[in-house]
Amino acid sequence: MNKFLKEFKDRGFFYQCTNEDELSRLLDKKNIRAYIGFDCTAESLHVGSLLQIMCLRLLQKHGHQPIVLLGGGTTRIGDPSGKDKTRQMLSEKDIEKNSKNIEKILAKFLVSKNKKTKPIFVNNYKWLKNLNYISFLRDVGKHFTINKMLTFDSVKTRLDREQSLSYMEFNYMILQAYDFLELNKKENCVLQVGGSDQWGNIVNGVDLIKRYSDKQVYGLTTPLITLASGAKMGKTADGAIWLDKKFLSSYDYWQFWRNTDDRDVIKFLRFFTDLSSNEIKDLENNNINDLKVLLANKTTEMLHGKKEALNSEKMAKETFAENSSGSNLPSVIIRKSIIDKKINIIDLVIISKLETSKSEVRRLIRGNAVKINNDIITDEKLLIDNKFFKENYLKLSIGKKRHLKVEIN
RNA sequence: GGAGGGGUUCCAGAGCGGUCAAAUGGGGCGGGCUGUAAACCCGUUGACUUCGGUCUUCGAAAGUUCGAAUCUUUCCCCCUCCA
Repeated sequence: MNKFLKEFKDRGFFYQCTNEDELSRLLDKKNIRAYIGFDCTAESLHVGSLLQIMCLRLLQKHGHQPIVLLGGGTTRIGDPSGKDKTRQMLSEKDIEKNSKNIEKILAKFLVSKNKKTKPIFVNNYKWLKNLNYISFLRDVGKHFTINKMLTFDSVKTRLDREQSLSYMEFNYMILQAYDFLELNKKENCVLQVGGSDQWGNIVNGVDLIKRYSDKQVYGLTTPLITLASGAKMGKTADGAIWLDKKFLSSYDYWQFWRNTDDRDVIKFLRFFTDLSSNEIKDLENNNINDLKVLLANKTTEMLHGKKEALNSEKMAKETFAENSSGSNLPSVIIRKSIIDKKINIIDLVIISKLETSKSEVRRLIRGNAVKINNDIITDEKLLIDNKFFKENYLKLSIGKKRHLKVEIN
């Protein structure tokens, strides 16, 4: 088997392939260009897209050139796959903004030094916006039969549940197939990779290219990652795990990985780090908590850089292991005059933005959850003054995981 | 077009004139155990509070009543079945 495919499988990336043997032979023969499409629905990507990104990296590692397709055009339509309702329409401006930001994030993960494997960024709005309806129908539309389109899961589930599916959305799969055709023609792209939910769309592209230009191209999908707990990857109650500092700090990103379920750790090391399968095998019997730290360091380093990763680790050590004041903690600055006048503990928590409801703070105090400089606060009426500040700051904690440095200015 | 069912707190889902800030489950949060895990146990889960209470919530508006999530009217929105 081809080296790339082998590693793809070893790491657990493999779910389905349109023609594995042929693809393997092709990959042995030469370096290819492959693409993955990214939706521009949100301003940032979250860890749900990370497996896809790792696929791009893996392609690079094996000398292939990844094409990153930003769905600036298709996002204007909305993919019905896996959704039971029409998505809200985004404004053109937002989509533009989103695609630019997403490109920035992806660039962080990919190596651009090597000319032969450096990523090619394209936005399908470029070719979709100027499509001529009549000629599109004649050239591309004729290759799609409604009979077949109706059998696709994305369409079928909507119809089965008698949920409306607009004509606009119905066209999504044709547009995605057309993207592949376009990339094949212009960039000589012969492989599309995607999540298993994209299988239908990918196969459509492969078929279209076969019919349209009688060329053989391939599709490859990755499995849907489910956590040991049964939850979907990347969605926590606090919100998505974003791959953008603006939405999630590097420390919180590090914490997300540090808090991985025991049962998922080895799997995630294979998925989301560059450690080789052999290295990971050797690590399997290590202390599980050390492995979680390793996972957190590797993943954070990949996205935010080594310095941020080490900082996060240090900060975590200080807050969890040593229970010290944690001078590296995220901080909030409050005015000196407020402290001079003394401030109620509840108000302090509110202006520090750790909580928004005073009732909630009261409850937390009653539940022994609020600490100042590691001392549990039991008095709701406690007034905070200069005495609590050593070296201009105090450590305010709620529960075990939320800590903040409150500084006077 | 005809017949019917429904919109309740983060979600699911009870309540059908006062004892309802609203059962129960899930989720969240906090505490305990531990390993910043899982499982388990306990508490909590509208806002404000001088901890006595006060105020705002049950699709929207108006009304009946001493009193409405619960009854009436109008409106909006969903769903199921038949044609």
